[in-house]
Amino acid sequence: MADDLRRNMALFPIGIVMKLTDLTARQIRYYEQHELIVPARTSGNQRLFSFNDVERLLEIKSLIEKGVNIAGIKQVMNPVSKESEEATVVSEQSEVKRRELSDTQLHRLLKQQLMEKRPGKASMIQGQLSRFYNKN
DNA sequence: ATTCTGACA
DNA sequence: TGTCAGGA
Repeated sequence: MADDLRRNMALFPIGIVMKLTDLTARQIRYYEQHELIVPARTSGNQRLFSFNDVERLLEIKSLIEKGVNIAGIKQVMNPVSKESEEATVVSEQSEVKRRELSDTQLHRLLKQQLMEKRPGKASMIQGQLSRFYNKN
């Protein structure tokens, strides 16, 4: 359990994260603007990512590929409370619950989006149901 | 050599 | 999202 201490320590610069996640610096910075990730900064204002940040980015990437946009991801993903170090204090159970909840929320969100889908207006979810079922 | 922010022919 | 500028 002193594990996430390591998972949360800021280690790599954006360049490495780009290779690790196959995301562009543009995307990574964009997701940060939308508070999907909160990487640490060096004294020189350079971003430093932790393993947790990379994991989140991979999750985000996965959702993006499923056709979920930022708005949808914000609702499905656990907001980065305090500094990811906070989540470190919660029990392993709540960790599991959060995942289950996320899935439920995704399902609800998808249904919700499909319903209120009005012509002309861009929907939050662009993918179809099929995409949702063969997830991960 | 890398990364950062802001902006858009 | 890509990409270029101008600075650190």
